[in-house]
Amino acid sequence: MSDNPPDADAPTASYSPRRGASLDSAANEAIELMFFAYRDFTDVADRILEQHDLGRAHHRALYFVGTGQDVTVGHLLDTLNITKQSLARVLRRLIDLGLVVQEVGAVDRRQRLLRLSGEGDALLQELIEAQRRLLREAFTEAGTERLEGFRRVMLAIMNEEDSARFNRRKRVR
Amino acid sequence: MSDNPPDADAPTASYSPRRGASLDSAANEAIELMFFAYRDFTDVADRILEQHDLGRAHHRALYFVGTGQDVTVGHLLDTLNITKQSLARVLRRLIDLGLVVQEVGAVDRRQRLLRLSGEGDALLQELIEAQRRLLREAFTEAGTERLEGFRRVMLAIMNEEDSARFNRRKRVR
DNA sequence: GATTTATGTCAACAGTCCTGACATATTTTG
DNA sequence: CAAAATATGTCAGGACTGTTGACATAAATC
Repeated sequence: MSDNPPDADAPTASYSPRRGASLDSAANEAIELMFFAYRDFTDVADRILEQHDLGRAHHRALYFVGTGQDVTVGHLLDTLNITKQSLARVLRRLIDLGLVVQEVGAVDRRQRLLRLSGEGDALLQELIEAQRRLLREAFTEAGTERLEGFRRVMLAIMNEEDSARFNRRKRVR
Repeated sequence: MSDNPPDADAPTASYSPRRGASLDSAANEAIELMFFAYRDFTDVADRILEQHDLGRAHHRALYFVGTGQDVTVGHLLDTLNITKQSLARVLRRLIDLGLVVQEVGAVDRRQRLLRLSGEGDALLQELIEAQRRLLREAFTEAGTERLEGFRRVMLAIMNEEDSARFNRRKRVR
């Protein structure tokens, strides 16, 4: 892939004049890529959240409750890396709004299993679709053959714990 | 993705069983890639910032002051997409700490040109190096031939205004 | 029965972002 | 030149999200 003309405007070339010599400049550029891409990625969701008077924290909780199975409070705390109090506030709001429902755990009755209500799922789907649309269009614009590069680099950026969790998630669910 | 061996090694294959059919599942996965990669990317800087009792907002301001030329307050407001008040608080702190210096604009004396002090630059370099190191290692781990894929997808995720600003930045500076 | 675990909650504080209003200095315009 | 526009600074006050530490309850486990 590196020695073939990738396409029209010889992109890879700028990153490999002498192997490794330009890794730093690529990394410098990537610092800004991360900043701007993430900002615009979250913006599409923020616009929807605004209409419901919710914030990013609600989005994250909604997301992990909605895409997981038998999600408990402890599970969420681990995934989100925040404190009990931070989560409690957010969760309370979602429960009061009727977007998230709690059930006593069947096996361990201390646990509170969390799931989305119909309404909660509808909102989550709206949020997911907005970001999915952005990404889908980006993949098409960039060329789907570049998708694997994107994916692998992103996985490598994550720390082991996260990429492990990530792979576990993919396998199990 | 559902009919193929999930990962093993066949990378691109899993994303194009039938062109476009799996774009959605790739995008679904990418939503989580963005979340975890960005979180860990910012974490390496956060650890350094903590030691100086500074936050992400200070990091962003420091970064764009340090990497730009003749950066004005207005310029920063545009780049960061925040309000004057939010920036003012952050900038005040950086100035009081002696990390950022203000000068009256030579051409337009209403402007305050911002630049880093030696100390400010030292801190910025420390922050940049931490993130650059993470990215450099990620590129190596993922294989540098995948770098271009990552780059192109990230650029495509940004809105036009940002990728334009981005390209402008690259050309000019 | 004592200890540990999962969860909930209260108080209090910090950082960051926002809106809106108002002030000052300087440049541009009619 | 006087009026309007621009760049910046600042004040009041509100919102969200994150933190720490303490304490309480119910259920599971030793």
